[in-house]
Amino acid sequence: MHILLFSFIIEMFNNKFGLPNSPESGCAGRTKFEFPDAYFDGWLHEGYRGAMISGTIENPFNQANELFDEFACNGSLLIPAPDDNRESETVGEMSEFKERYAFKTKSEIEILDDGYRWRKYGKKMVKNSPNPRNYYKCLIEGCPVKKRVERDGEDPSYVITTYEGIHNHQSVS
DNA sequence: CGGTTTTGACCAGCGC
DNA sequence: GCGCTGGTCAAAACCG
Repeated sequence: MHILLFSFIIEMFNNKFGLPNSPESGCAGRTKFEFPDAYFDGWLHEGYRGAMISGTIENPFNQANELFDEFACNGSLLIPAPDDNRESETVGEMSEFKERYAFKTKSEIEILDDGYRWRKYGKKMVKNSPNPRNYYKCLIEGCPVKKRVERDGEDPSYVITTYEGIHNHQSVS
């Protein structure tokens, strides 16, 4: 079922943008798509099909662009946030959603440099995973962006990073 | 000494 | 209301 949906999405996506679905050499396993004003580098996930087809994912992609660059060769994967329920909401009204997107990255380390500085403010064990979830907030004063970092309970070689919000400033290293 | 992390407590939402 | 769960607070510990 998921595989079928997955294929469907890829196909829809290619139909819409007319771009090939082929792994980039040197970065086995990733798939690259290009947008007029952003690009996605990784896997698409079924959870985003509504937003994707309607084009409302544009904003998250714009913001995520640098992150995609950063993670491009680590087997990155864009997935719905673990508690993302936007599928049940009206497609095409992105302003009602909190901007939220997640990466699944194959990595031994969990602190990945994404171009922003963060302060850790919490840590929690979550259900259905033996690994804790860590909570971070962007250090820039007044910036509302938060992120969560946790190891994939099903495959601990992956780190899932969920971003929420839009930075109101440029990235700083 | 100042900024960051750690950690348990606290709180809010939800289902029963 | 009560318990479960996830998110945040904040004081103490940590560390350069």
